[in-house]
Amino acid sequence: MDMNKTFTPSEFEERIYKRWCDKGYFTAKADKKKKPFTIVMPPPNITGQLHMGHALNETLQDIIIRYKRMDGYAALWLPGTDHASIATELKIVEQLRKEGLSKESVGREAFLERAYKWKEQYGGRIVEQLKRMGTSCDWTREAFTMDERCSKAVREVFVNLYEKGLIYRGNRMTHWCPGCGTALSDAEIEYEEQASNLWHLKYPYTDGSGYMVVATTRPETMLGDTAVAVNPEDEKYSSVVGKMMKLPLTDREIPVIADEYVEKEFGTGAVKITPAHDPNDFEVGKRHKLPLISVIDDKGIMNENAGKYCGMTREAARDAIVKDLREQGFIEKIEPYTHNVGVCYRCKTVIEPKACEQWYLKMDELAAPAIKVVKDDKTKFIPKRFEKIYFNWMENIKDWCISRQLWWGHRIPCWYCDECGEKIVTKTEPEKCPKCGNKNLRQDEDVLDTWFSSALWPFSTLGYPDKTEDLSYFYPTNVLVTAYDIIFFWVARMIFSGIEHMGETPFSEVLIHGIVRDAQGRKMSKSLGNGIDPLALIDQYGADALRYSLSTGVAPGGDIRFSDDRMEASRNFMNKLWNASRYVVMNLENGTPADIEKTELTGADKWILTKLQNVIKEVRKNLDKYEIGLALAKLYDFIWSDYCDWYVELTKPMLYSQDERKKNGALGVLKYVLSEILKLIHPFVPFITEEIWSYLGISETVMTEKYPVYRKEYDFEKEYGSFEKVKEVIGKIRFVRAEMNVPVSNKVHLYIKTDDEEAFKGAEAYIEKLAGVSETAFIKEKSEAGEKLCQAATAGAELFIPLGELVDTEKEIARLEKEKEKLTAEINRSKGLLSNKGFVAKAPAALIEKEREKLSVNEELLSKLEIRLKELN
RNA sequence: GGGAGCAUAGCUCAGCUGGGAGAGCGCUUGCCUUACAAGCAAGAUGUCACAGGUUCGAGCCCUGUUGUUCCCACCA
Repeated sequence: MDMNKTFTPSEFEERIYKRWCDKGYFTAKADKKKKPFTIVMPPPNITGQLHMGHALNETLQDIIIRYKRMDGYAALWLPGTDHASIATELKIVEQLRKEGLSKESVGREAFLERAYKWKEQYGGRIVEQLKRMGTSCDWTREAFTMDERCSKAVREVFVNLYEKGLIYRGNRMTHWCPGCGTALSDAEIEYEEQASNLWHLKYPYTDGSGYMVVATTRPETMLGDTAVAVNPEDEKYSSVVGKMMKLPLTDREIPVIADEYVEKEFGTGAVKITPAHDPNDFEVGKRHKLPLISVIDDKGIMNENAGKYCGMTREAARDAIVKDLREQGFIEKIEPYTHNVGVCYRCKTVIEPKACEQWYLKMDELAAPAIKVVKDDKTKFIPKRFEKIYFNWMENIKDWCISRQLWWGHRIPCWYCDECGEKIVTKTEPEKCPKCGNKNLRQDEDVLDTWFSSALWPFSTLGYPDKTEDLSYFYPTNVLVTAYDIIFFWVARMIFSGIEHMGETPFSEVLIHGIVRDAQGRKMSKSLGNGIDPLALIDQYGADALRYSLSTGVAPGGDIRFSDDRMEASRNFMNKLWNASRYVVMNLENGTPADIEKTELTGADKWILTKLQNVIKEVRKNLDKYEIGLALAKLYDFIWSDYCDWYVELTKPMLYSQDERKKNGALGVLKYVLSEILKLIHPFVPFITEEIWSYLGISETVMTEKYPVYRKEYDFEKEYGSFEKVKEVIGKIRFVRAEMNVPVSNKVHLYIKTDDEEAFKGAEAYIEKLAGVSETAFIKEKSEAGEKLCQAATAGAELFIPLGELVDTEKEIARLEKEKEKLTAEINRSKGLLSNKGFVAKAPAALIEKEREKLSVNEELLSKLEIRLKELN
């Protein structure tokens, strides 16, 4: 069973994932002996396909949950999908359209049948894609926002809120999407800047005394005007308030009214009032009891009140009306004007404000405690700055329009009795009207906003309203991981829902991450076609490389700019880890690793073990603060620079020696440190670590190993320091060789002059192997090293390398001069600092001591260097 | 109009509570050294946007300026 020469993830990822599932490693148990750690997955839409946003989100959650699971928690990561009311309905409508059918023509029942069928067919697609990322969620608890459990929770919550008077029906201005044919909440509107015009229209007075100019961005709504308003303080219009004017293109007469809503300075200071098609005008209309004349229907088509324009789209009517107004002399001027236009977040159709009856959730009572839990740190946002965004939204929140004129979703549990007019809101379908006994009841046609059920996700998925074991053990959850773009849609609503229905905030922390951008820094989008398919990346580089790319060097809340370079660097790191492991595994075949508890550790062993303890401490500290990018950077550095570049090389003289004790000792430490590395980095790159683990023969899976803990007995402060000196010697020799152009194959002799022979005795083999030295000798006097030398000094030793004809005196002098310059600068810096009275008086003692040591070491190095320079000259 | 973020090596970005500027990619030089050329060794490159301030000491804290990105609100 040999390891491949290169990392080939496609050979093991699928097999490993299947085994994890079969073994039930992801299944959480409500274990009283353990502490729970819960994450609920933001449910992807059933219409969705895995994109980079999901990939990032899932990676972060999986890192956290795997870490907690290994660290001894009863770790539950609860997955599921969202029915995505509007998105799914649009898919079905589109499907029908292709068959020449429509929603209306097939009817509600047949439509829903299709929708369920569609869900069966495609709803699981995203789930299968998630699995390829290596996500360790508990699939036995997989939920769906429209499954029985979640639906029960929705009805429970709706009825409770209704009975408390927090849900009500109201007639007011709503955002209407003519494309989707439904009302939308404030959060579902996006604003886009559009270049348009400001049309200045002339409205003539009926008494023939001229005309008034009004400015508008929507000339097509003029057919629904029922007044023109001016500011009451505006002197230039004071004489005309109360006068009547003739509305162009119609035979209606409308009054001039005064209202403070009008700003004197803007436009002409006069505003046409269209109460049926503008929220502000609607308010003005209410104050002045103006009639509502609607001229645009639910599909965005001009209606019968629009006269000859009836049947035109809004856009066509605008052109036609402007043309007619111009021909009849009612246009004074047209000036270019850019303004923000509200569009539907799903279909991007321009929103049409519409006055109609909808269901609302009263927000002020719910918002107050939701603000408080965050203020009191019961729920913390990471990074903290997102709390401001949250507060700003919560503090200015308006009632939430929760009804949608759609069919795919949770139907509102309200029935009407047409006999007596009774309204029945109840969890189960009533058989008859409780008031008059009428059995012919009619259920409300509308469904609930998708986000209404998503808001219940942290507890509906755990069994609410039933008092299940899961619910009491796993709720409240620990951390919610999500991108910043759904704080309003989802996070905020889960918080107030959790408090209201469970009496407790749903999660103690909210880890916010950014979005994944393309190599140019643009948002990935369908329309730009710049999206990167995570599945293709997995095929090419492996899931671990993708996960690594998404989690390294990323600060919380920050966006990621994604490129192929990134993937390649990640894949290379995976390959590095793979090959270092391969080295260990290959050598395990030729020897028996010693038990490191019992073996005599070498300086190199103590050095790497100390480094390991340090990285364990650091990584844990970072992970506990969700500093995932930092933790990973430290692991990268430890694995590549310390373990591979140094320690693995240092073991070679041991492994290739004939001394079995040395060999087994090195093998033992090599294997031990590798096993710790695999555990440490497993949460980040689960597949490769599991595959390598299987070659070590320690246990059946790394997934359930205890996450490494710092061990004092392997932290060798003193030996670490002396081994650093050995490393310095090796570094110096390599430097000299490079400067003198002596290739590694050309072995050299080395003479060391030192007062501290102990630090280097025993390290000769390391120096010889790593610096290309054939023989090492300790000397008392320089003369013992002979002629034609290259010389270098480290903190503890002077090094002499006889290079014979290779020594280029001029080059050597230049090199030493350069070094002298550096040293002098360093010495001056130290001296400056130490002669600063403020520094000596106020800086921490340890820092001052460190500085003094540095100074003396550097001064010693400099004096040696000067002697050498004198000799050469 | 309100708010937030960002500005550090050629590029993309880290830099935790203030204590001698880092990584990856790229670049230069030399190496197929029996884990790895998806590699090894050595190296070069920074007025940490600008201007003030606090401090013995500022990439980090405070104030202002400029540029840039985003969020919220939205007056026809």
